[in-house]
Amino acid sequence: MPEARNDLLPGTLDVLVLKTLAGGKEHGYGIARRIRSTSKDVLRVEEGSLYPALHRMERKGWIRAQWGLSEANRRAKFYSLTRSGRRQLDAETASWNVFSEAVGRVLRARPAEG
Amino acid sequence: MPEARNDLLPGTLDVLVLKTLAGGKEHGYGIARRIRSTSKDVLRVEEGSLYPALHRMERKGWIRAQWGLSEANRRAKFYSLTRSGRRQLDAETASWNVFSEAVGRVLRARPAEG
DNA sequence: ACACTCCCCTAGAACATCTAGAGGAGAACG
DNA sequence: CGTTCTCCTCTAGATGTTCTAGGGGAGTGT
Repeated sequence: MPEARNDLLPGTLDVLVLKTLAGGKEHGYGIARRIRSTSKDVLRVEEGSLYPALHRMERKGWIRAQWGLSEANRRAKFYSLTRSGRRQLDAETASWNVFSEAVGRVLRARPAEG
Repeated sequence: MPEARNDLLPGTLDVLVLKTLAGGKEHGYGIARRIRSTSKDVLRVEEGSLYPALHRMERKGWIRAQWGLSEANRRAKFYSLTRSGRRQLDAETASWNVFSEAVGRVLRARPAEG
């Protein structure tokens, strides 16, 4: 059984988290679950990547944390987007579009000798 | 004047180089120039990233090097794709497509509360 | 009691990229 | 001829993100 690649392209985690939080506040575990399901199991966020990323983004002021109780009745830290985080989401989404289109352009280019 | 972002997403350089070499042998300097022009100036490969990457890929057997003379009559190291590199290009192109579509799916998803 | 899921966290390794240099050699220009 | 420019290669070290590989606590179900 070939194991699926489960690496994330470095540099894409932040925008994925921000976008997920644009749908409302959510805790880390739930963010990972949402990204995985929305991407149809392609994007798997490791906890060892996610939690440090959340702390980084909180330090940068893009998200805000608040302890609460999850649906499963567990202690959980709910993150929500700040105004600054919303702007960051817009900027990073635009960057992603420009970047991915550029890569696509290169990869689709007809290989021309000479 | 806002400087354009000129970072490359880590993990995309290899496939861009491989694809460029699929068009025929080329030296490092020329590879960088081609990627930049094909991507319409969006993708800028720094020399400090490119040359180590070329050496990595050569060690992995994806590309082969050969000294020669450039069109500008300069000593240049021409790289060409090996059979293994061709396979790598196909695999990485497929991975890129899967990955970028997954990211796109997340970013385009309608933010749904709750 | 036990296993299982949910939920948070960190240290250190691994890795690719960038910054910031160095250097050589042909070409163009005065 | 001397100077500057472009072409072309290269490396060391810093930076930053991700992964691996753990630890731990607490509710739920058996």
